Amino acid sequence: MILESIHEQLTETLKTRTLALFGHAVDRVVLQAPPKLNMGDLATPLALELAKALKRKPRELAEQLANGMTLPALVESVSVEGAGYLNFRLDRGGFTAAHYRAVMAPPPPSGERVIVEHTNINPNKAAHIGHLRNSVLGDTYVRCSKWLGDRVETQNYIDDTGVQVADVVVAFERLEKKSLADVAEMIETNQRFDYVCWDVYSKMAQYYAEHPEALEWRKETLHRIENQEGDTAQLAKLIARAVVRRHLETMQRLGIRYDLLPKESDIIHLHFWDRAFELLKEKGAVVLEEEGKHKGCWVMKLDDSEQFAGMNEPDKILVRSNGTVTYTGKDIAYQLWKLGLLDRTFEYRKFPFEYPLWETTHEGDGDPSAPKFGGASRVVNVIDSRQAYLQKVVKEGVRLVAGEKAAHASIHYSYEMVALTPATAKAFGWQLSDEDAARPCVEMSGRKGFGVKADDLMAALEQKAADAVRANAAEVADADALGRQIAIAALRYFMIRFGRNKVIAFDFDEALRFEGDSGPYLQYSTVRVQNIFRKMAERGVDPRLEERVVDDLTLTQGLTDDMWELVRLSAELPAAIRRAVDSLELSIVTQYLLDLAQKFNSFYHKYPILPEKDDAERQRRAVCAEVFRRTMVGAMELLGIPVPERM
RNA sequence: GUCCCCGUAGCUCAGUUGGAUAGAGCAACAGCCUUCUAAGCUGUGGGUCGCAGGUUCGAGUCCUGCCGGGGACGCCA
Repeated sequence: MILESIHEQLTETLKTRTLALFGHAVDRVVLQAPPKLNMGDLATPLALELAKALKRKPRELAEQLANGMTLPALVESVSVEGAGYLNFRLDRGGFTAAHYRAVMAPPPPSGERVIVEHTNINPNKAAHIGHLRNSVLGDTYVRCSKWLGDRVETQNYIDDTGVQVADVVVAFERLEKKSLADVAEMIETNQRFDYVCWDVYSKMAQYYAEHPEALEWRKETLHRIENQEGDTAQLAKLIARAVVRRHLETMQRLGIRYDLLPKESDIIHLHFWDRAFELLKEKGAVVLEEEGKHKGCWVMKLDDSEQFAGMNEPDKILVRSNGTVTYTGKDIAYQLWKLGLLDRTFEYRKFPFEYPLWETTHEGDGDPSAPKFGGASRVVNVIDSRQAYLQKVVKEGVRLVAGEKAAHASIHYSYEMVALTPATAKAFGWQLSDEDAARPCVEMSGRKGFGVKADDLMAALEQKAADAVRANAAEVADADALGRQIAIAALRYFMIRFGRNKVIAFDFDEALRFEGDSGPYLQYSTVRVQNIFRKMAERGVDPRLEERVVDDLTLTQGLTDDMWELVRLSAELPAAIRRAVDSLELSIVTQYLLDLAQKFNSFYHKYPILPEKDDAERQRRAVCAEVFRRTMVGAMELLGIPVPERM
């Protein structure tokens, strides 16, 4: 926070000075760390920008700005360098002491209510690694947003009425010849019911391909589910709930949790769409097509909207000619509810699980003590980029009903998919066509049963990590428990280290790497720094870290460039988190932490603390190490990565 | 056909809403464990930033056009 405050003060000073000296108003001042440490700690190219507008030499302007400028506290000096940069140097000792007292102190509450929706896996099969990218991005975003002071509600939308669930029902009833009781029994006894569904689902897809007439089964089944008829409807419910439970368990392994499971069946039965439909009609956002190929459909006209220009089919059907609503229509209704713009809501009941969790209900069994969900001022939907078009339509629907502000609050957190390299696909024993084998990567497909399951990847990571633990440190009591912690680090880090617009070509060996640019590297660095203080305590060496004592330090004289860089970088973390959340680019945080950990490890080798005899020097080093430790402990929490005792 | 994303070192990726000499990891090579844990550290080599124009004090970053790769555009969800 201390660095942000300096930024603000410098920006303000420079703005007023520019106005006073040159009669020129600037709306933004760029402040960055210069490329080299000897150039100072903060720099602005302000004079270079002004040179153009004022038609004067940049260095001359810089000199004028610098001369007699009042500097904020902890800013030691200003100088003109290079082509006309203004470079500021901080009071290293004073800054370090001030930062030390407030490392990772979170900002005050923002007052903003945020809904983040992520995961959203169809409850008809096991989660695969593509779903993991979604969940990890969503969960990390939630953690960062909360840290920034937002009140965040995490939702995992369950599509329990769609074709995909119906297909598994058809498969169990028609292909597997299983009764409701048989499936219930299976769920009871099989630890991996989602794996069973994975196979059954792809078997069904194959069967449809070979016997198109079987699609009639799907139609009947969907109908019966919708009308809540007999065992079929019961079976759908049973399967969906069992698979959801499995997904929750998989995500829980990674420390990913939810507050609410909104179900599509409840949105339907509570007639959210009917209300949204009225609103859309009131605003003239939908029209009934009287002729043409969309005759009888209610359509959202998008052809005169700029962002949909040139589309093959810019109009979006929301209500089919048979009167049923499309997915997009339901999504608009749901989105309006999230924004508190639909005068209709759910009831909630507890979803029995390992932590407090709620689900929606329409059966009149709502729990009056349930929290108030919905009504957010910002709604972030984590959905892969393949649905960008549909999300744009939803946003447009919100705009037409509720205006620009509501549309602006509807954020599609778009990210690219996870695909498999042909090598990985082959390693898993899948046959690829010649065409696919020549591609850089191959898309996964639940329908084909083609993909790496999340739990399988986790198991492989845990296994490898546990082996490494046993090889490295024989004295560790529970290598498996430690392996699980390391696996979480490896996986979560892997899922956010890439820019969100980059397709991840999943490579097993790369994901299993624990060195360098990886989660375990961050863990190891943190464990390392904790070790220092543990060892010092064991041997009775005083690190002299009490704030009262640190205040009195002669930090200024003794802080080397290496130490100072570590401290300064640590102070930049809050800004990095802010930038990551604002831009939905969480890789900024991993990138930053890698840099920080590298600086620390270098420091670690260069400046031993425990054996240092000089009290003042030992204290300086310990303060730097402690700054790093506090930074990492806070940051690892934001990434959802546990910090083990030892590694 | 239209739109979106990607193209930076051998490979995988960063590059802070235009700023100073383009950086990491992996791989390769050469070193460092009697020391707070070597899942680590130090050093070396490695680049026409896809191509061609343009905008300006300044372009990997912005604009236009091409080339290559991926995705989307359904009365599916």
